[in-house]
Amino acid sequence: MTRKSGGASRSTIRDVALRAGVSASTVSRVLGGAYPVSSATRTRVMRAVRDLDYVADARAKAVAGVGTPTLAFVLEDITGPSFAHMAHGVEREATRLGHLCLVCSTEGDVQHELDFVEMMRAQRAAAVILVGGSADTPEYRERTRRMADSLASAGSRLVLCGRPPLGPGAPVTVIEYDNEGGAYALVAHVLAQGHRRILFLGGKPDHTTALGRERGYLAAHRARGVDADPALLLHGDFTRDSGHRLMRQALAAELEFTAVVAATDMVAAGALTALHEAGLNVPGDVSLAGYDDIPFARDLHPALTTVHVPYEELGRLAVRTALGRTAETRAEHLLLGTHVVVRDSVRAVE
Amino acid sequence: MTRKSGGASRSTIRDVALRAGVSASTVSRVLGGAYPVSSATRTRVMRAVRDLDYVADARAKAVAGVGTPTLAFVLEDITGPSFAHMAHGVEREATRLGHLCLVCSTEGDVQHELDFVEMMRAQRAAAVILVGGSADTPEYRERTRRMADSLASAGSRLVLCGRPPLGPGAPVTVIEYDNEGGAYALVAHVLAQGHRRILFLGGKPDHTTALGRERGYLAAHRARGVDADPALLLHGDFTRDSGHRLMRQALAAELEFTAVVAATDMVAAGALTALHEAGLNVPGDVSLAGYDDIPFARDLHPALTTVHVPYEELGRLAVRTALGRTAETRAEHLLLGTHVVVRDSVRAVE
DNA sequence: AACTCGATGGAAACCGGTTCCTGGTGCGGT
DNA sequence: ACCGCACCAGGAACCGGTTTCCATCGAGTT
Repeated sequence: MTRKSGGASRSTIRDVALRAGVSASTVSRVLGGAYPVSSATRTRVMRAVRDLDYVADARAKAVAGVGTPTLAFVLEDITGPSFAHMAHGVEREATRLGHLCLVCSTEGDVQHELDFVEMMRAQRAAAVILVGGSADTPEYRERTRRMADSLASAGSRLVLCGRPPLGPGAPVTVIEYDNEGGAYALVAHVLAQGHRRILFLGGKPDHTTALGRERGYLAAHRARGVDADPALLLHGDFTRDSGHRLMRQALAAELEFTAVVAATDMVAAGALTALHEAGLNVPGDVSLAGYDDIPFARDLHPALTTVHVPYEELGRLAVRTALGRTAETRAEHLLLGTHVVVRDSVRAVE
Repeated sequence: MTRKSGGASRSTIRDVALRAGVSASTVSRVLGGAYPVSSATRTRVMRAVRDLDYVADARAKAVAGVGTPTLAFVLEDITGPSFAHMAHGVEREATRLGHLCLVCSTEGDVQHELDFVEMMRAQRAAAVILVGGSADTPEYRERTRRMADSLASAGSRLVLCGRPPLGPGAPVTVIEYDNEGGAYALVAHVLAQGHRRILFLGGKPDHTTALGRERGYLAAHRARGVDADPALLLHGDFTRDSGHRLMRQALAAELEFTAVVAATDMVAAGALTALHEAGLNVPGDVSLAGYDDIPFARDLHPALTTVHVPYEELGRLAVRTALGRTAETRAEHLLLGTHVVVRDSVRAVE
């Protein structure tokens, strides 16, 4: 039963001061906490604050040097399940620590990414977290390195989350998960089931995540003394549609294989549908495995054998280490482990 | 080949002015654009800016009344596919319009939501978008109404995206999709295939999204002159696990039905797995339909018949209308249409 | 009754920008 | 040679807060 004049006039600290009959400094002190203010004054001020429904302008506080710095994360597309889980981890941990989160989808556009990082520098963000793999080209390193320096000089920190590390000395924190190790374990599992010709549905040829998984695939073959036929290594991207298309092509080309390992669960999902469409039974006719362990993997039919990646934990860790470090701290590189989740989509060859 | 003293000392406009041998106002003008500055001065300033790698503090600009207001969206869990798509739409449209996006997951915690909205008020956000259904209780209306007033008085706007509208007169924009209409069309389709006993795997009993879909289910029955058996209406939540559990319970209770309609695709996915586990064939033994048309629906086996909801468009629209309106504009209520996507999981009863 | 001291609260400077107001300079016109 | 007018740049006020510094007041002490 007061206020709300209808006009959109956010009230300032001076309005509150006026109404309470004190100075702005006093209002600030009452709200700020640690300063002796008589209880009578405090009451009057608090009443004025309530009456006016006053909230201090966070931006003004930020300029004055108090207030919580925000934190930003940049990803390709929040719609991808693994990205979403990282984002969730980042967001949860950040708010737990009392930070606000800015988010940006780049849609894979490098310029967009650059622009966004520049904006974050302007926002004086505490840290910028880049999530998701990328092509590991010299150009990438150069560009990212520049971002890192630029952010560091502005007092904030760059974190690469599941992204290729830069050379030594760059002011970045890198949190990765073990793509090669996971793929190695998964392919070793498939090989142990007696499969010898395993189709690999990979990602973009220079994408580090894809590359790591491909390396694991090859390493597992070598370790078992099995020759990996290069013709069985296909490249696409990490979408469901890519898996679908690649699988159809492989079928049309009459490639010989008894098992399929997809670079991601999404790719596996598309491949599975293509196999079904071709009248093939999984795992009866051909075995299939994915990577990422997205929640849906359980509901594919058959339930997908895959590699679990602690995406959410990855995000949390990124935030924690980013905020724990200052610009002076040395670069850091953390590698999280993964493990194979055995379900029903891989069967021993008879 | 300059700068980067190593120290984390973001440079101010005065540093630039000093280095360029001009006043701060001049620097501001050079950067600001529309003001006559001699080209010699401009060059000197630009050079200083480059040397120092200077970026104006966005927060300071915001305080001064220039700069881009940010925009916030609040959801339960970014991990849910439909939420993720709305978020994506919001983010895309916002950045297209040059706004930054703050994000917050509430995990369904009301207090968390309240706190976040308060922070947004402090940030002087241009708009706060609440996405995702909710229980439509008097307490909800009261609380949300208060948020709306509070934001409006601070000059920003509340947008409800897929959330129950408040009473008339509240300063909110509501963008919804037609749950009842979609469910009506879907269930009508299933009934048209000859099914007469359709199990409904619903959500929380007071959740508006769930409720709307349930109403559509009932309305379709009425329209066809079919009695809907109340025993076939089950309640859970919108998770995959809920669908799995509910389906097992229905099977264990030996409920009679020839088709299942799930309140969301996630629920349908869980239900499908439960059906498979019970040795039932879909759609041979029992038909199944979902709701939301998440990308994965195509990769379930059989491909899921479902209702397409334009989630991304919903998010975009939310942003557009939120930013188009000022606090004085009257409340607004938009309702987006949906359509049934027929795939393979529903078959005519023989 | 004068004196000291702690408790309060106001004025002013500052944070990092923008913008209004004002004034110096160089140029062309007569 | 003088006048006036653009043109350009500096000073100062402002945005909405915080914080330092200082003045005042009342109480307790001798």
